[in-house]
Amino acid sequence: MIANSATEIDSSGLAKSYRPGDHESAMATRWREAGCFKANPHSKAQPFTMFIPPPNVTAALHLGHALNNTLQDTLARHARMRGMDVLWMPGTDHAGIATQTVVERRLALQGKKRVDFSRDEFVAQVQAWKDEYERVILEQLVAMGCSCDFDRTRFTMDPVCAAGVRAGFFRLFQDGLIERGRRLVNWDPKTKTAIADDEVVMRDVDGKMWYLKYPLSDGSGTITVATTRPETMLGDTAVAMNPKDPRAASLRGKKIRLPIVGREIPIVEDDYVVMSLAMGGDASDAKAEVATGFLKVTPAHDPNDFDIGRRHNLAVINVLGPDGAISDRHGWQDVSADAKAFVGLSREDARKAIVNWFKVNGLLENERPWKHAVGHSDRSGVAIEPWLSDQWFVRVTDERLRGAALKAMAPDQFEGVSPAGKAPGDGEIRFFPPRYAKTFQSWHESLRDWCISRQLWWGHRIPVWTRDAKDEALTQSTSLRGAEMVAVNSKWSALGAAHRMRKRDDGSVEESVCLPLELDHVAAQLVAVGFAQDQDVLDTWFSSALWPLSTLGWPHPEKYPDMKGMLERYNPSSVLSTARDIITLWVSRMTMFNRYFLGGKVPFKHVYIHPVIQDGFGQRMSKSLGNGLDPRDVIHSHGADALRYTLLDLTTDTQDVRVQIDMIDPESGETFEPEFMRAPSGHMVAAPIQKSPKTPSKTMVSTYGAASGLATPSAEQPLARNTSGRFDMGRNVATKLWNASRFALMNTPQPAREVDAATRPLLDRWMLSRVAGALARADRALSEYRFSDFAAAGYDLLWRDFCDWFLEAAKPTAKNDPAQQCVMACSLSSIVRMFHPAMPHISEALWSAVNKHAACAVRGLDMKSTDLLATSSWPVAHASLIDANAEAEFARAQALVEAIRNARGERQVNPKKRIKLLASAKASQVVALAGGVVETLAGVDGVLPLTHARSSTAASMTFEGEECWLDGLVDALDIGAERARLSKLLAERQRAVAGYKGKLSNAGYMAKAPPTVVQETQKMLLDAQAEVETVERSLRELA
RNA sequence: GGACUGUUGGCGCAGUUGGCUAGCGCGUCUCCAUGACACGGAGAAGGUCACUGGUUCGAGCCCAGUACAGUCCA
Repeated sequence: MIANSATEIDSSGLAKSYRPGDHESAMATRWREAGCFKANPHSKAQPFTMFIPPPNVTAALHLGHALNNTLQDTLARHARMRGMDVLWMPGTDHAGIATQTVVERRLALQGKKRVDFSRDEFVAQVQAWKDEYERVILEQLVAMGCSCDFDRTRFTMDPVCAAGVRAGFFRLFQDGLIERGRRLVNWDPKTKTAIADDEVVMRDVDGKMWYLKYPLSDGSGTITVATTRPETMLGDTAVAMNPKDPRAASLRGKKIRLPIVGREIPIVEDDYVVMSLAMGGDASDAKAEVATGFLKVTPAHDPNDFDIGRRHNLAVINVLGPDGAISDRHGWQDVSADAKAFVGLSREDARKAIVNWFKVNGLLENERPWKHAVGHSDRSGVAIEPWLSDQWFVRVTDERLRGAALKAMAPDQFEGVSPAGKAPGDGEIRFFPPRYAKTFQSWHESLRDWCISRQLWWGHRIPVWTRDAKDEALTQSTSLRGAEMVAVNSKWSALGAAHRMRKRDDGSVEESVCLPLELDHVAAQLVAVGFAQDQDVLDTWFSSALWPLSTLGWPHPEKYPDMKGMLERYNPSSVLSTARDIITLWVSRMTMFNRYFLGGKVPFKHVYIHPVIQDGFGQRMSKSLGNGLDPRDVIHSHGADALRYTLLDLTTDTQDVRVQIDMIDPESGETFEPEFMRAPSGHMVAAPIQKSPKTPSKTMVSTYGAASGLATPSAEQPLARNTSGRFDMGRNVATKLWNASRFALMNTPQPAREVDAATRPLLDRWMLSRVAGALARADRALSEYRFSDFAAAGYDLLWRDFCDWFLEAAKPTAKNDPAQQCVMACSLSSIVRMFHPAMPHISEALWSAVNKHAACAVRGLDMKSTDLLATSSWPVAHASLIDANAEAEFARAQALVEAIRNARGERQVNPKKRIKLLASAKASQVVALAGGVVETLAGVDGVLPLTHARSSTAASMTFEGEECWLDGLVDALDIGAERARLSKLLAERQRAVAGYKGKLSNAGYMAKAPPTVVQETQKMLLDAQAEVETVERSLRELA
């Protein structure tokens, strides 16, 4: 035989070993060709729906995606096998700012900027990037075995989703839940766009606290303000102090002459101001220690000051431009001659210049180091600027949105009195693990209005056309009082558009017309009369928030041929699986929108929050640390199923997942543990240059080296890829499953058609009971989203029960016992089915061989077969199959086998050596019950009564307190070793006896412990006492 | 600053209403190329369950406090 040993097919019908690469894409092709992941809206089966959290098209999927998609696919495949109509909706997210940023960065490498292109040209560039990564992402999903309904793949900016976004925006606009307003937003001066609260990351910064002296207008002295941002003083419009401050009375009504600017500003009293320690401030507040009790108030450049300004009707003077530099063109009118010098300076230069001015003029009282948290843009990394600008907001604080989200929570997960009523959808969302309900609740309780406009080019353009109002009558309208938008009856509203007006800060009036998609043709008419479409695009989360609606064709699914009835059938979905930090960004907003647009319907019943993947040091994986793992690399080195199984196994309820990073030597292909070092940021990273473990003269660049720019990969010094030994575990399980299947198939040439477990010997009854038990465990684990336990249920059944005990014990008997072959074939079929949700490729690759026994059946174990495992049934075991008696008896046999093996192992006896067992009464009983199993597994070729003559080299052992002997174990007994062993055992058993006696002589224990527990202890005592006697006798005989 | 989570053999983790000898994987040591599998089989060693106090007949588990670590939110 010349065939390749790995691919050679043996009597099992399977190749000798499983190589993932030989099967994975073939299985994916079979599934695709069979169309078995397609949802069927016309099916009578119960639907099971998940919407994939659409990955950003910025980059390929990372290990966190691999984890989440593995979990979802496991749920999907399990549900499908249980006969449900599964819709797993796939798709990708355009990820506005993130994608625009990566494309701009790439253009920058070519020395180009966004503004070098027209808007359309630039969007085309981003579109090309999106096309590339969307393809990569979808390929990755397929490679991982994800059973998404790929024919329905959506993209948040495709026409179907865009129609949903238009409809959602229009409806909210019309209902007054979207409005335009001049407010403080988080401004990113680098990308020059507003960003959402959750795109701001707080970082501790070593800054300074400056103490500036402000003179009183009446010349009666100065007061001192403490600030970390002196440059904003140009926009100060008040100084605030706490009304409880003892100095308040004497300063009340006085004014300040603002240095440099010369502006006269009031002293106001506000509870917000932290009092200095000297004036009775709260010592537990760290701020009190640095506070002076006087706060400069800059409403245009600080959110807290903005609120103070509102409370005291202060002017709002904006002294910064969109680039963060000092500017007199964005609302600052009273620019003094002195102040002119600062205009045009960057915020950093302005800070130095202002501090210097105060120093030179003797008004700088002090400066001291001060560490504080500063918001930074998640994308560009620069410090954000609270900046006053016209933006669009969703009024999520409205009861119709926020209130609806809170009411959606399951009442028992709500902290306090649940607001849920009897309305549709109320109380229907449940979190797993339950602690995340709290995150959801507290987010909504401290919600602020959501800024949805972004000054970007990549995204959904805001469908609003505006102009300065021209109609005198309207601009004089008394209803235009505050900044609120007021509905207008006009030719536009008569057409079905939403027409609004509002008064700007400067008193001019702005007209806005929002067009639904159906009225797009009206846009030209609007433009003709001076309207222009808003330049901004929507926050990417706006379209994400509509994902469960837009992917199903909302608001007009009937317009799309394959979507009729989808919305009613698949929304609410069954479960949303997502990451912790997405609860606020996405889960909340989907809940609000879905309920608002669909009459209270929730978008999902369950929310499962999966763990975060960290590296071996407990650090989050990130590109810049180079501590990430590319799922494609793991699939290449270990296989997709190994990746999936390992991730499932790691997914427990409480812990985040640690995956230590190893590296692959590009030279030898070998995996090794790299040298780590501490980066300037304090993180542990792989040193930029690594030595090849085989040939230390050869070096390579680590991913950290490349990411940090500390090393550049070259031909001589190539980039080394990351992997992790963690995934060996999954690979080993795959191999075991393959080999167990091969062996079982080789041993089932002629299985009986039908078997009743009750007629079978202990071994078979036990095995079937274990199958039934494992199924129950697996089903329960998945229903509670305990994925690790699900993985363990399969592992224990396959490896521990089926391989270690059943197959080993059945080796001598199976080939001549058709009934046992039936038990073996059906157990195998159950196991392969059970592994399918975790390891779809290998299980499917095994299926055609395993399923050749489809006609065999064990009564009480229901399984239906199709040509594909993916569409075959999940096994259902009747309660009758669980045989507690068989499990108890078999456990005794296992204990006896283990005792004998222990005796052999301790004496290093060759496994081939057959021995005789001189069995006690209990041991004989167990041997008889087990029907040959003990002999097979313990290497015993003769069981004799205890009274039978034994040789002088026989060794003693105890079983259930009784003495047994093993004869033929060794040629010569090592008396010393034997005595040491027995003495140790004796001491240990005597301790146990003492322990049990102590318990039983405790009056409290006897009176209060449940009788079964007491009985158990009594039995333990008797056994231990018997064993003590046995061991003592053995010791005596040894002498 | 707030919230959440964790601290169990060298490493990574289980431990479901408090009750037999605290489990699993990796690693370590011994034996084994036995026709499923060395990505394997058999056996062994290794744990004062972070610390302090409390509740209880009984605590890894419940309560209070302390220390350390991580995550999320301000």
